[in-house]
Amino acid sequence: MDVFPDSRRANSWFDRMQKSGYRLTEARRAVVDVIASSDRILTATQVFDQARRQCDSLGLVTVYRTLAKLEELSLVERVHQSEDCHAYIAATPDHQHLLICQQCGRAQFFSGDRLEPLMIEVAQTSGYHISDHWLQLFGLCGECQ
Amino acid sequence: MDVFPDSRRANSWFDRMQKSGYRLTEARRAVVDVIASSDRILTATQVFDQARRQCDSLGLVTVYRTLAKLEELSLVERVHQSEDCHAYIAATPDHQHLLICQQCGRAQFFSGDRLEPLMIEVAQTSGYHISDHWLQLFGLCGECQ
DNA sequence: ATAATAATTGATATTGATTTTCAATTTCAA
DNA sequence: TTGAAATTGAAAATCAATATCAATTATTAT
Repeated sequence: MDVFPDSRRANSWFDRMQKSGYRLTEARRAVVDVIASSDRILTATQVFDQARRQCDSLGLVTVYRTLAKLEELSLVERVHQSEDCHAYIAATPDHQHLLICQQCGRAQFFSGDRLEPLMIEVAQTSGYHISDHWLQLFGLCGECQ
Repeated sequence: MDVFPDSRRANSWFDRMQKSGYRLTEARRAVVDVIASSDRILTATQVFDQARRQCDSLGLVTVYRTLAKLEELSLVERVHQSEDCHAYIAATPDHQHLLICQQCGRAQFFSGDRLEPLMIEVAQTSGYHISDHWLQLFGLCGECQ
């Protein structure tokens, strides 16, 4: 896994946002800091609670708005689970898959699925044109076992 | 794919529900008929609209309640997509994976993923205990291309 | 630095999906 | 056929997410 010092990631996100024409505000700084440095999936409300410690005027609305912008820039991605659907996590540059701890939400990406042959086979037998796929693994992380 | 005459599937679901102590009502019959015979994923509202043709006193609440019971009996399963998260489809007895048309929602199950080796590898390198996995393919069905 | 302007903010109201409550109705077993 | 218990749908409540809007703030040009 890519080891990326937290503050460096937050700063690089800030650069990206600035280059995209977004202004750099206290509220956004707080939201970005929280998600950029978290190794767990977080709901909007969880981001709000944590970011509020850094910016106590922060509103939940701004969390949603900032998350939407970060998602648009492919810096964070939405994470789905059986229930509790809309959580977020810092994205990887390449398209990788998630391994999620069902207890604490700690998540990490992995790659190396060998799905191409299966996808070709399924495309042939089904007649579908396949354009996307989802793979996620669930379980318990080392600390939660 | 398993070819299962629609009304037979609906009837077998009804048997299952009865054996589980649920009463057989007009409203449930309508909801069950709709999902049991659909080859597309359906939201609660879509089920409601279609089932209402068969039972015009039907309330949306009963749709939710019946879906919850069918899910509890593993007869239907919840389907997740990028947006529009909670749709439903008739489940397969064994744990298979879904191929979904992003245009019309037509879906079919497939099996034969060779994920075991990957899961073992990821478990080893991550230290997670992996207990579950999700695999879904998205694209366009023959009719929607 | 300062002022102008355009983006951003948070409070509030609104939406839409789902759940809860509850009195009336319906199923099923006796 | 009858009565108890489950089920129903309407209405109210909840919850996450979005839209509105006047006040604030970051940036640009001066």
